[in-house]
Amino acid sequence: MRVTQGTSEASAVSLEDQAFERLRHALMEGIFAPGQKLSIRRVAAALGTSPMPARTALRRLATEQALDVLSSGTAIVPRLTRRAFRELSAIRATLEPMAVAMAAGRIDEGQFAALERMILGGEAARAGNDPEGMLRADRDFLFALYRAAAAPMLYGIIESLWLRRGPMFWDARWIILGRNPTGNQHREVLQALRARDGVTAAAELKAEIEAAADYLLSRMRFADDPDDPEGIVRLRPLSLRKLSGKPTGG
Amino acid sequence: MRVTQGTSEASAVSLEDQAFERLRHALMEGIFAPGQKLSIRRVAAALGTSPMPARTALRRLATEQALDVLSSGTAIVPRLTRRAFRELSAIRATLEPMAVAMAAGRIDEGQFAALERMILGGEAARAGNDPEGMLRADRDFLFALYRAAAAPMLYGIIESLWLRRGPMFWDARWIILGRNPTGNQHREVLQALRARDGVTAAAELKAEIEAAADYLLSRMRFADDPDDPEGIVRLRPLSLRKLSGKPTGG
DNA sequence: TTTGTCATAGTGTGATCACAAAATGCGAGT
DNA sequence: ACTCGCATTTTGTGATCACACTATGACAAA
Repeated sequence: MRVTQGTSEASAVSLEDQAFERLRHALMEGIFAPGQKLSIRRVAAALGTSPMPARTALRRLATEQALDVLSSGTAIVPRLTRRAFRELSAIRATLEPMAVAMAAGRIDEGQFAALERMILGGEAARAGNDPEGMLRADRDFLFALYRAAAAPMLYGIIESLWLRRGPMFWDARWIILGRNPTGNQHREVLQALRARDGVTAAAELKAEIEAAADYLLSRMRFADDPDDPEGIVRLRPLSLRKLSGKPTGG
Repeated sequence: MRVTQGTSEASAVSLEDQAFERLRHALMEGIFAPGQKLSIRRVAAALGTSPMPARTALRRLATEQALDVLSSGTAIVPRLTRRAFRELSAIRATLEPMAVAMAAGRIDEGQFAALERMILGGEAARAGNDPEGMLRADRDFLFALYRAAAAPMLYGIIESLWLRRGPMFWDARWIILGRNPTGNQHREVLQALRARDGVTAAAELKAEIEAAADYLLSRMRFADDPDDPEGIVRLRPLSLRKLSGKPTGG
């Protein structure tokens, strides 16, 4: 959890804001694990500040649901239950297509070119077995669209959704990479946006989000999943008989 | 802005959390005016605490978009532009029906009775020219529904939407009271929920929110509305002729 | 009347401290 | 191995302080 010191242009931005952004980035990039406790003093030490900026930044993150707070007051990286993940995905499937529809007709040719490059970057990362690069490219693509919507409240809400699920989603990056077919509909979204067809773009994204949620629900473990009692039973007993040259299986 | 000291059961809750809740309540109940600056020291003095709890509470509120922050760092109660109000209303029209649909089938008979009483309370407040009572009853009704949805993330997002528009909405309470017909569809929503028809309940609420937004857009002033140059021209000149016993009009 | 300058007051921020509560580790007993 | 008690460490919270920056008001000049 060693995070680097800010850059020189940061001198005009408060330490608190810098800490806030640094922590948001850390949440999105899997630097924190779900369930990890973030103590004010330890975060401050890692950031190289006094506890104050870290303290406020952590509280701010809790307010936007990026972090949870234990009864002791300690901030903790969320571990999502199945139910919470379903809820979060349903909200995403509702709001992100809305943002895409709002972006339709607001994207210029330069932005289209940049978006195309992001798609190519994501595809290259997939082909190169680079799950981190894939997640980043996909995220950059979508957030470029949401920025284009010019709807600051909506953008802020979407950000908080992504922050809350950031750590566990990062943990699932190999699962996502291993999905075949990919389920990625960014090209379809972009094509519809080029045609100024916000309705189709929104529908394509909604379908993508919902299918991806279903896929992850079928592949991941969640915070309240019961220990699988059959898991151990599925370990078949070792065969104690002498090997007779025939494979015994198991 | 004198706000009262907490109650005895508050001793187990941090001052910061108490300050946070107190300020949220103040935003919803029109205690702050749009555009009002909230200085840490003045809020702390009013709450009777040191600046620390007030400071963190204000920062938290800014994080959830309930307050804005000036470049100086001072927190300010939002004044919404027309565009921002439209955006906020569109998000509400999308998310609140979603919560109502989720609540369908989760409301027991005791809750229905309480919801009915809230509707009656709102109607009585309207009939008694009590705009504050009306707003409270309507709010209580809707938030009871959203709580019944048992979707904590969605509930938190809806809360932040309501907080952001709280002050200016409060300022519009007489405009809302004066609306005739009221446009209030809570009875229809409740009826659909009784019939376990979440789709209809959601549609009724969506229609209500959208119509209410249109109504307010047509009646209220917003932060970036241009000064109406025709307003002064519409003041007709006084008549300088001697009064001749006939009303001159104007 | 308007504009510019300057002094003062107000403000947010980061640092630090003290204290109470919570967490942790260790040893003893069952 | 597990549980309990105790001492120690860690932790969050509120209070306070100092400093740099911002906002405001008063006064003089045009």
